[in-house]
Amino acid sequence: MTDLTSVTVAQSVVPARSKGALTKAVIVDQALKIASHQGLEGLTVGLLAEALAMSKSGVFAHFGSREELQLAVVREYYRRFEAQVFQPALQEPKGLARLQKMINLWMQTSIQELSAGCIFISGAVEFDDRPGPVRDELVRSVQTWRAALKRAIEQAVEVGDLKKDCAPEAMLFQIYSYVQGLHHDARFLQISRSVDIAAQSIQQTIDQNRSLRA
Amino acid sequence: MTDLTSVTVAQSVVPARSKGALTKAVIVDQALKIASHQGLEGLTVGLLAEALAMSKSGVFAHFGSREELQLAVVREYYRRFEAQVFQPALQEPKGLARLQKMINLWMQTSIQELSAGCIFISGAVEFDDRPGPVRDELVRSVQTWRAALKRAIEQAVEVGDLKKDCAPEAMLFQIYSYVQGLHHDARFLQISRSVDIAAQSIQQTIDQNRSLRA
DNA sequence: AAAAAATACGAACGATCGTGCTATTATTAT
DNA sequence: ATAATAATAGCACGATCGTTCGTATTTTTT
Repeated sequence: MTDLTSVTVAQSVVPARSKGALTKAVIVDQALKIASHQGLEGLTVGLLAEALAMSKSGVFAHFGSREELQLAVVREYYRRFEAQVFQPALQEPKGLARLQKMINLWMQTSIQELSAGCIFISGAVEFDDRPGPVRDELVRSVQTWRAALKRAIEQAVEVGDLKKDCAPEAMLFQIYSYVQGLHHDARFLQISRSVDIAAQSIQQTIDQNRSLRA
Repeated sequence: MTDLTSVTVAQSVVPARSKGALTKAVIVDQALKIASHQGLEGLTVGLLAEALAMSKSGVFAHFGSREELQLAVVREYYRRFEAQVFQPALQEPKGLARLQKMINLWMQTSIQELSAGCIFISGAVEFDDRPGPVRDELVRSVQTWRAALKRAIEQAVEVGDLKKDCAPEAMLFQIYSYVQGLHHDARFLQISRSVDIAAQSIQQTIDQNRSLRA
């Protein structure tokens, strides 16, 4: 296989120590790429091994089961999402600024990965009727992100940036729906201007709920 | 297998003549149910045969390939969608009444099938990265439905029910996104009140674009 | 450097996938 | 009723699935 020591794994928090952990990170990184295109259900051990120029059993040994491989992918995707979208936004002060930052980073990430696909969105469809640990992990991840978004909305109300009678749940629903809509229109229908329409729709929702004072 | 003459196939336009056509309708009906839960990719010949108490080859012979089976499912789903949502709405006069009727029937159908799932939505995610005839048929179906919706919006503008400066594309994006959001929140996140939130959001979009005169 | 432990490979397993073939039914047409 | 036709079953194929196991190799520890 490729020289592991020269491979840089995106977003690895701490340089992996043992060779095993390093290889595992490389495997998960590749698995993430495959899952983004073929979905978590389309992620297969054989395919993954081939992409890595490794043996099936060699790849498999790192996880013990396919389900653990899928879980590792979901956890890694969440980790990156948190690092790219959630945490940077916390530097902004509570209120509309932070909310806007979260949404902007989210949109930015979404647009970047439009050619691949968000596994929170594809996973939601793949596992909405498939109980088990993978579904649970996906739900947990999505709910955590949505809770963070909702909290940011509520704080924007408290601070006075958004109207007192603004319904955070409705706002959350609308914004999250628009990102899904963007994913759908851009990837499936290949409508290129959907990025602008989505951004404009999100801004519209925010403006409707913005408090009148400066 | 079950006595075919006693099986009523939902929505069959004309009573099937030959036994073969009748059986095929029963098979497609069952395939539709499976695809609603497991997705078009999860629809397998063996599973379908087992559900029908038929042999794999007996089922297979009706289609000649798995792809043709998937195509038959997509076409049947579109046929039913057209019969339940699109055509009844044409009885309403052009304008907001017809648009509202289309949306209401759509929502009604969506809510009914929340326990199963819309294959236009799940198919969009499954095939957004998988070129081929099935993807093409899915895109065609969805585009037809969206074109009908957009046309209804434009007519509502012409008639004077909606504002002159209303952007039909943006309205379409928002409404379609909300139905996706409903699908996501109800099926994946199991948020029961998402039906109300979705309906309210759709109404909000319509109201924002409604012309001011009576 | 030697011993211990971790890691990767190769081969094989049972299961299931889509898909042919052949024979045997069941349905239609004469 | 008989002949022609269509529909279904049974069996087997190559491929791929996830998974196990024994062995060879590498890495780490002593």
